[in-house]
Amino acid sequence: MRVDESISKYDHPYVTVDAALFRLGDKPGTLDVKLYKNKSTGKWCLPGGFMPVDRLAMDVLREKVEEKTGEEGFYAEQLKTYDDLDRDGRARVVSIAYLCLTRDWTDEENWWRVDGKLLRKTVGQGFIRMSSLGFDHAQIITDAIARLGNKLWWSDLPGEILPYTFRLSDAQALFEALEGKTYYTNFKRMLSDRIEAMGMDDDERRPGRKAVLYRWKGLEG
Amino acid sequence: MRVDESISKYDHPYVTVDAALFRLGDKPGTLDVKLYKNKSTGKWCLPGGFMPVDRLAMDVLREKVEEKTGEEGFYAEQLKTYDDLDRDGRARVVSIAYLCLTRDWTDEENWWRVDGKLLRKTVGQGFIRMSSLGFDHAQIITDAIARLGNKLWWSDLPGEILPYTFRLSDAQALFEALEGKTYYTNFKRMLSDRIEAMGMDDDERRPGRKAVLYRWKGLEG
DNA sequence: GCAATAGTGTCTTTTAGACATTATTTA
DNA sequence: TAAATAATGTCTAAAAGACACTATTGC
Repeated sequence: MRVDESISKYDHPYVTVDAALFRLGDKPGTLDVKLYKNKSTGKWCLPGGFMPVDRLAMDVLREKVEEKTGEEGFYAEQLKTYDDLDRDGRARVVSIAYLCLTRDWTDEENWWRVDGKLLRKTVGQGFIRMSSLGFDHAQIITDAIARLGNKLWWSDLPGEILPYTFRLSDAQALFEALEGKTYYTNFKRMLSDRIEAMGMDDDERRPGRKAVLYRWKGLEG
Repeated sequence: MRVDESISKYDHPYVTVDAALFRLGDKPGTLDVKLYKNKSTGKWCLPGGFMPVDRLAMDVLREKVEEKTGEEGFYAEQLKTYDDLDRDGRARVVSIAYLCLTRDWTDEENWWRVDGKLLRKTVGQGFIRMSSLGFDHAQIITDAIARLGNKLWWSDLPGEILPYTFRLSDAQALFEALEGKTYYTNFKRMLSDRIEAMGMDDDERRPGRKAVLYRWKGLEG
């Protein structure tokens, strides 16, 4: 693209995109976040990368996440743009962060359970502190989880992270964990307009009465 | 700032900030937006400008708005980052847009009443279409108004745009216009926790019973 | 009094909170 | 039948919707 002379004199910041990509953890109400290890700094980071002049941020995001983690087809919405002066030691870098969700559980690499200020490896042993992440990515994760919690009742975000069919108790655990409150058994009543029954669970490993499976209404896919 | 060689090869987008700055219109429930006329294109635009490498976006925003419109001391929060490929014909420009509010009414220049798809001059005659604005600024204004409407009940945004003391009917007109609904006389009951009485109105030009004046609770300033 | 605006009271409807009870299912 | 999980019913409390009615004020 031709750059007009009137603006070409500006020394301008770099622009990156970063993905805070979550899936449900295997414990009810927990979240896993996808990280990758930065080769230069050795720190764990959110997947993302630099934005060229001829691509949309959302497209670059998907490409970089797939390149660095193999994940694709996930849900993504813009979260916030981070512009602290010293967030990247190499240069001034402004990052457009995205809240991303997936219900895909086929991939097992580099997922970390979010547990307060700790991140625990979902495969094998090991944990790291949130504060040890690169750049301001700990802050982005915190903000992304807060956004998810705020939009549970006003969006289809729950449907993007829950499996295609799910037990009510799993949905309830997610809501209760993110909102820090208890819905007793009123949860079904409050969610009833947004889900529909899809058959019975047949998981032999779970004790007790079998649960009805639901699907989230009004999803595109 | 030193730029690391590993990233210095990237041809990167320019970054701008744009302010969608609103005040209450003089008709209850209306909003005025501040524009300025771009000297190169002749189009009306939101105030804003290019972001240098050594400044925070919020600081640049305030400086540019003051430089182009004289407004200062207003409330500002990040709205969204706009990155369409062709939003600026001169080059690839990514813009961090802010929702801004003021209760200042001393300045009279270049305010435009938002009236559906039209913008009407608040001083003198004349109107323009939203779609005639420069860049994607019509979209930014639309998004900013939607954000304001969505956060009325969950934030102190109303207190940032209402005068320090206001009549209940003015607050109600704002809420009803932005939400497209009617609160009958239940409005005071629903807002009662967030406002407190501050005396009586003494506007001689208004007919009918004098109103109680309220102030918004919990503002910093 | 009348027009115009401000404010209160109250009845109804809806939603949410709390929890007791019932229903399955496997060991 | 005991333990574990799932689901329903119901009572209460709080919030929202609708609207009749009362209160001021200036002309």
